[in-house]
Formats: sequence, C-alpha cells, structure tokens
Amino acid sequence: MTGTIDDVVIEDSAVPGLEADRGLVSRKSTTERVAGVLRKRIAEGFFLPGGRLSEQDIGNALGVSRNTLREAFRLLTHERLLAHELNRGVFVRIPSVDDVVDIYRVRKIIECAAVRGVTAKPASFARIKEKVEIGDEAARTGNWKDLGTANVWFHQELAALSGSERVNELVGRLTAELRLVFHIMAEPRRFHERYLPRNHEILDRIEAGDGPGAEQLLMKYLEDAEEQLVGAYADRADAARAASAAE
Amino acid sequence: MTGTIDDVVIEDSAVPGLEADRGLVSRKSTTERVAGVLRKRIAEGFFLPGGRLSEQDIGNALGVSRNTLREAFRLLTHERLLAHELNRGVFVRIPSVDDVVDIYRVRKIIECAAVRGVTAKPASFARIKEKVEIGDEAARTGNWKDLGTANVWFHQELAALSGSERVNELVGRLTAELRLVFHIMAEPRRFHERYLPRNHEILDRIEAGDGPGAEQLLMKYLEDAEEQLVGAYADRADAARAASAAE
DNA sequence: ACAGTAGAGATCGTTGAACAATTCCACAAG
DNA sequence: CTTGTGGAATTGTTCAACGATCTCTACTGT
Repeated sequence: MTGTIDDVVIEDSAVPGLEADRGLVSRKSTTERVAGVLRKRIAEGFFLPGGRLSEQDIGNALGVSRNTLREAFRLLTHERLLAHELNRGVFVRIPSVDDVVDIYRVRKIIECAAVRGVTAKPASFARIKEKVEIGDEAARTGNWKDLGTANVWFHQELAALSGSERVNELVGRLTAELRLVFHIMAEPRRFHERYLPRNHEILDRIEAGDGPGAEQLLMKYLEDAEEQLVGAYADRADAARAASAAE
Repeated sequence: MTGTIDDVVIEDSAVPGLEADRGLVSRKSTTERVAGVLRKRIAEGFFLPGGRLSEQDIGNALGVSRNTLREAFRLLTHERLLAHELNRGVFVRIPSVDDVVDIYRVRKIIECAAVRGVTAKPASFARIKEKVEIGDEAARTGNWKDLGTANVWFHQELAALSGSERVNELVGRLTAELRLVFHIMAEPRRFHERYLPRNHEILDRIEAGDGPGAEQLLMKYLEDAEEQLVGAYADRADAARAASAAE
C-alpha cells in the first residue's frame, strides 16, 4: 500500500475555477464509452426491455473484446438498466409494478424535498423555465419524443434545486429506469402531454418562492403519474390473463 | 433480439410463495464474491483511503484473473468506494469535505422523510430498538468498533421505515462511504458514543408515533454529526498547512 | 547546484484464444 | 403429455501478449 492517510489534503486549487475543465481533459476508457453507447441505445428503445444482449454480437458490432464489453455490462447492471442472469447473459431490464411504485416513492421523497426548500429565487430558475418551454414547443410541434425528454429534464432540474451531486445522479438513474417503463407502455406519446400545464403551475409556485405550495402540486403530480403507470401495468396483466384464458 | 415486449406478464406463479427462495438458489458469480470481499476489507479499514489496489497483487492473493478482478473494481467504483484513474489504477476513495457535506445532505432528506411518515406503530419497531440496545451494550463493554456498526445499523433501520428497496440500498451506500470518512479521522472511537442518548430520544418519539418530533431530533442529530466531521476535516487541513509552512 | 530530459521498469488497457460450466432446444422414450 | 437425453450455443473464467501510460531514476547541460 503506497499512499498513506496523510494524503488527505483539502486542496485549495492554485487556479480556482479551472478544475471544471478536468472532464474535458480526461480521456475515457473504452469501457465507459461502450457503456455510454449502450445507455443511449437503451434509452431510445433500440434495445427493448426483455431483449438479450449477446456478448458475441454486440462485441463484434462495436468492435470491442468480450472482456471490455462485460465491464460495460457490469456498469449498466449496477444502474438497473440491465439485468444479469448467471450463465444466461444480460437482458434489458423489465421494471415490475413494484419497481414503478418504488421509483415513485423515492421521487416523491427526493423531488419534494428539493422543491420544499425553495424560498428566495435561486439562480437556476432560468434553467427550470427553459425546460418547461422546451416541453411547450415540443407539444406545439407534435414532437412527442422531445416532449418526453423535456419532461425528464424538467424533473431533473427540480431535483437539482437540492444542490446535491448525489441527488442529481440518483434522479438521473431513476428517470433512466422510468424510460424503460415508458418503452413497455402501449401509448407513451400522450402520457406526458397531460402534465404540461402542471409543469407551469409548479414553476409558478417556485418563482413565487412558495416551496410548500410547489411541493404540494408536485406530490399530486407524482401520485397521478404513478397511478397512471400502475394502471397501465394492470391493464397489461388483464390482457395477458384474457389472452391465455382464450386459448 | 430474442425476447419481445410481450414477455411483460405479471406472473401469478403456480406455486405461490416460493419465489422468495429464488435468492437461495442463485449462486453468485466470482466477480460478485470478489467485490464482496473487497467491500468488507475496505469497510473494516484493511485497505486504507488513498491506498492503491494493484490488479496483479490482489488478483494473485485472491486467486482470480485480472479480468474478473477488474469487473469487481468497476462495481466498487460505481459505489464510490474506489476511485478509478485511467492508466494509474484504482484507489480507495478519499472522501472530500464536499463529499461529507453532500452525504449528509442526502441523509437529511432520506432519513428525515422516512421518519416523518411514522404515525402508528409499524412492525419494524423491534428492529430499531434492537439496534439501539446493541449500541448500548457495545458502549458498556467499551467495544467502540461494534458501537460504530450498531450506529450505522440504527440509521439503516430508520431509513427502512420508508419501505423502499432503493432507499435502503442508497443509505447502505452512503454509510459505507461514511466509513471511509471515519477511517481518515484521527479519533473515531469517541465519535459515536456521544450520540447514544440521542438514539434513545429518537426511538422514543418513534414509539410514540410522533413522526415530526422524531424528524426534528434526527435533523439536529445529523447537523451536529456533519458539523463535527467537517470540523475534523478543517483541523486536518490546518495541520497540513502548518506542516508545510514550517519547512 | 539545478532544471530539464531521456530511458528503464512497472502497471494499466485491451485484445484474442482457449476451456470448463451451464443453459437451451429439439427429439426420442415412456 | 411429461420426462430424459443428446448436442449446439453461450456464458464464466483464465491466461498470455502487446501497446500505451505513468513513475522514478539517472543523466545531461547550463
């Protein structure tokens, strides 16, 4: 063990404000780049929930070795985007109803807490407003895909009010997981549209510095969205039951 | 892609209640077992923060190949226990002051929300009480190490009141990360002791079904703990500054 | 004496091949 | 219709190899 504990120095940088560019300097390993590609593909529905990701095929397609690919799989499995079954391979995860309920349980806790703390106008107002307007524009032009992503961004900005790196990361993961849910839903397009006016209401309360008010609206918002998704799952189950009974 | 979206069936098993044993059947991959070993070693301080984990050495010591070991490293890096530096290797992470602040930010949100929701007596009361008593016993016998872990368990039980799998996992990760912080502190033994009576106070309020009351106490508890840790970091920084100035 | 540099050694990043273990699928047998 | 039983396909894991990158030392020139 080379390093000792005394390496713990609270670094006050000699060139403040430059550390932000560190991300631009640091190259990324192949594993991370592969994971990024797969993450994007999963998000956009190229790999559908339940589908298997063959080491051989994807390795060939991306031009990376099996070992490197497996490391990327581990990353995404850890993010709950993939499910790893021993000796069977990795599959795009199929969130269960319980998952949906749990995801919203966490979202209620996190996002509501972030919004509740709002009192004065923080600097990130513009960012939230921006996301709402992007959503409006997408709805006006009928671009349902963009509407969905704008909505996701909106909620990520809300969570960002907490000012916590870990909260941001967590919410990012949760929404990525939710995208899987949307992909297994029959009609995802209209899902986000009905929540557009409520985005405005929440933004208004935040702009007014009314944290508790915004929280109340957001809580109701999340409860409704959850109920709708759970309902969609129940419909699927009913349909499956009816189909198997009809044989 | 073999599986289709229609695989999403809410399975009503032919043998209800047996799926719970699925975890017992599934063996674990070598990667996961290795990750488990490393996780434990890091938690108990065998690998100290800042120390480098050589692929070669640890691979030989554990009798696994470099590839398998690297997969395990990815897992732990994702949990923020290890830090991965390209072409330099993996190191036991050294949490910064910002990390400590952020960890407590999240803990306040999560644990307080979990505790706030308590109204009637849930079934998990006994579990919480148990953890408090384990802490008492450890303090009585002067077993500071056990006191620390008992305290961690206490908070994990508090978080478990939320009834969310994801919250449990998150808090588990945060406390694992906090253990790193404790390892770089000079005198970790006495740290937990002073919070013992406050554990009792919080437990009392929970048993009384007074969620908001418990939340208030818990919030103060977390604020004090955070302040103490941040203070310890500042001391370290001062000491480092003095040392370098004396040369 | 000192800054800069070249090079050797160590370690990581990534690949490719190999073999064992396991699962999957089709087909035969009861 | 259910229960073995093969063989093919895929994953789990190891090993060896080579280029890339970092680290440290020793050397050079001023």
